[in-house]
Amino acid sequence: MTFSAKTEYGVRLMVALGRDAHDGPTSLKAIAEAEGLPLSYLEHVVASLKRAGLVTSSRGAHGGYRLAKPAADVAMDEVVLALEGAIAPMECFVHVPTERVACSHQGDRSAACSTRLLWMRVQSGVVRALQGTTLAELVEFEARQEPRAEAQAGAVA
Amino acid sequence: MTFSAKTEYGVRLMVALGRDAHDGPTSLKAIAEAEGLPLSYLEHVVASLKRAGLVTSSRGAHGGYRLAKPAADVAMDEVVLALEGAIAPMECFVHVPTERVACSHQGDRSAACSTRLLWMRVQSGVVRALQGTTLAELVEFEARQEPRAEAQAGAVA
DNA sequence: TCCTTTTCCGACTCCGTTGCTAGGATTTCC
DNA sequence: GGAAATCCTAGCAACGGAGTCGGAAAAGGA
Repeated sequence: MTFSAKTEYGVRLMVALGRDAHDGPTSLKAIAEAEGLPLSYLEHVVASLKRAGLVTSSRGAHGGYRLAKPAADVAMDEVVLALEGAIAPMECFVHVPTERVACSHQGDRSAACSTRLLWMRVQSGVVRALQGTTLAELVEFEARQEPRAEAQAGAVA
Repeated sequence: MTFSAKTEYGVRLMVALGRDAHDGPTSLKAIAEAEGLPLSYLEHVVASLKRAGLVTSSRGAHGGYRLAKPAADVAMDEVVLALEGAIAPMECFVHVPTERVACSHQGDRSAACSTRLLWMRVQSGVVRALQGTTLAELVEFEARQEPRAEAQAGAVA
């Protein structure tokens, strides 16, 4: 039940944008090099983020991407949703908006499969964790880690 | 980030065993037919559950499977862990026992990737949801749904 | 003693998704 | 005009997930 690499990359990308929020737009190339991620794949990732309205872009030389709103206003469930397509622990949850619970195993015999209660709880646990975390927190978290990494470089390995 | 079908099947299987707890052992064949699941695949599923000590088996004619302990004592995180192999939202969490947080992106440059905070929270959200649900609850939940399904069969579709 | 029912075990196949690359078109700045 | 960037579409290779198959071993019953 791991999230995809795409989601991981996307979150890293958003954090990078949050870090450089004051400067002009940041190019994908810069982010790819800094984070050690494949540029051509990042293009796909950032496309999802843009479609969801989380980042804005400017084309041409000196172009790049920017956060669409301040990092403190970005809840991580928006980000993960945009990247993952859906936040559902089970297939049958995918097409369910909110309360209209429909399990694909319905109609067979029972009105609801016995596992529904479990997946509902898991889903709400995940969503609550994501909603309760802002992009700003992650940016700050990273900033607090970085200095140590430079100070005791190689000491941990 | 959906759970695998194997996990879904395994949970259904456990619920079925919980339902028949008073009788003798239940054969896989019976469960497969009742739940509409492929028997040959269920064999793999139940093998994981047995390896984890969640079910016991008796071979030969009139053999089958039984819960290793009362349904009320089975927390669902044990079950999902046995089936899924690990409860980790990201690859790099897999080999981490509990507190010894190690991200595979470590050693590259930063002491911890910026996304760690997020995945930690998600993981704990999932684990808490699973730990807080017992197999007995699911059995009971199913029992409460079943009668309605028989009463108004086809009315919902 | 043999037959049936079951668990048990390993190998094998099929298929969809994931992660990634390639190539080009378009926009913008110098 | 050229360099630097976003944008768009197609394609591909590999991996894992879901499921099948065949057979061995154990246990009960006639």
